[in-house]
Amino acid sequence: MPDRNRSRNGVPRDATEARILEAAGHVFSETGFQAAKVRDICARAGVNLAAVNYHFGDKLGLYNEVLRYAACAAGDAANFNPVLPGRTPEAKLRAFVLGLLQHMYGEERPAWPVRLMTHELAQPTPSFDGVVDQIMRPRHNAVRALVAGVIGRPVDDRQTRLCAQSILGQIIVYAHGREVLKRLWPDFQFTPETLEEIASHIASFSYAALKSFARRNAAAKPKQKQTARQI
Amino acid sequence: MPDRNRSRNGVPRDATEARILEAAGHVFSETGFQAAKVRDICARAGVNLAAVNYHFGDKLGLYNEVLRYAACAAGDAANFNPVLPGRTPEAKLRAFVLGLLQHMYGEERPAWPVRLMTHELAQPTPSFDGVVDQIMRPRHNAVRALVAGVIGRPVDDRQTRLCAQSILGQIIVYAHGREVLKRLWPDFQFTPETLEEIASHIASFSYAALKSFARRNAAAKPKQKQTARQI
DNA sequence: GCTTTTTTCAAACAGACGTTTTAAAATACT
DNA sequence: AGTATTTTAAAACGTCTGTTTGAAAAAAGC
Repeated sequence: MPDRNRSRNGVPRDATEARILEAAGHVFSETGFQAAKVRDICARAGVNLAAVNYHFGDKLGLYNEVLRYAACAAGDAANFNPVLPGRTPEAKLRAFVLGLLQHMYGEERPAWPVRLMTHELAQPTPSFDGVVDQIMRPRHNAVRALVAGVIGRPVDDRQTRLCAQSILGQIIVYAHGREVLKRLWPDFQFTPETLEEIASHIASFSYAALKSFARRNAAAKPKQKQTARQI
Repeated sequence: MPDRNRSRNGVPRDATEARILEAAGHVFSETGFQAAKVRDICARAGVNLAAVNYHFGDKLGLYNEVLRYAACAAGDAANFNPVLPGRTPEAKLRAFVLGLLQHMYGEERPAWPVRLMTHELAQPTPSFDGVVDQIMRPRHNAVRALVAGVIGRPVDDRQTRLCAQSILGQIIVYAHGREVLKRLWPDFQFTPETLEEIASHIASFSYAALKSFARRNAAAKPKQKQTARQI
């Protein structure tokens, strides 16, 4: 029996565990946790059926490890830099959007973590809370901070949150609406150039909207700075 | 054996089928097709285990009927009016967004069809093509037509499509990102007033962006109409 | 080199699940 | 009312699936 006291945090301890994690990522992302079959995972990994229970305890233990593995692959909070490059707010916004798109659809990036998240959204497992805290919350906060700066509202203001929702929605529609996109826009393909194009579009689309909100807010509630705008 | 030649199109033929469809909608939407158990459906419907196979052939036959049932409940292409009320484009946009939000989160509307779609997005069944054609394509076309009119581009132009993606993404994030929203914005709740608020936000956010694009397009490629805009 | 520990393997187990069967009950038809 | 048809009911069947078992193989420790 392997040492289960030592936490893995998604990092495989030997070649066998690495092959199982990799295979499990694919299989879980195709069918979700419940419908995934341990036999399929083992066959894909080229290991014995009992290997999953031996190394990970049970199917759920393996799944949790896969989630952490995916979190590392997708870039966790540790290596996520909320200080975005770019001078102007629009450039920062574009850098943020492009970073997220490349995380999800970058060329050398495996495609299965995104599909795994789609399943989690449809039917969250108890591990989903950790995923949200580790992966999504820092990004969400970064967007809100950026939005708040542009429209001149607090980060937890209602308008700020709605704008953050709008920006993030434009991004995740390419992930979670992928199957719809394939059918309604068959010619569309994910290439590095396409990602740049989408990022530019979302950034300029959103920044124009934010600026419009900023003007409206300034006109509705003029403070010292805004009343002095004629100088 | 019931008459299977006569198509149901999602409409139950008697009380038993109605109860099964209703129960199946809930169960399928909770766990997805594969993980859903026929025994759970029958228990919830209060019918015998064999009733599913008797009335719907097998589990997949029931699922297809549930999808059609959900399509009717969510409003199919027949009763969807692409001619949106409202005089200005922004008012039309708001009406469209609000209609979609109310379809998904209206008070007397059952919540399970949306969850069912989330599972289909994660793992499409063969029936998904029909759902896209019947439910999503007309809406997508309506948005593109509206966008095209505002930004002055053809309906199948690339910028038009990207803008349509942006608008639809803002809407579906409230459906498919619901589990994330619950965790990142716990105070948020779906009420009729909230739906109105979101619709107004998305409409003004998007319309500001579209107008910005329209101005840029007009400046980059001035035609007769645009050059005569000073009159 | 031998023992001890860890890992792999084939086989089987036990429960769950979709489906079928067979018969009883209910309904429709004449 | 009596027959034919449709619907419901209980039980069982066969398969699938997560997990366990016990022994063999491999690796580690001394």
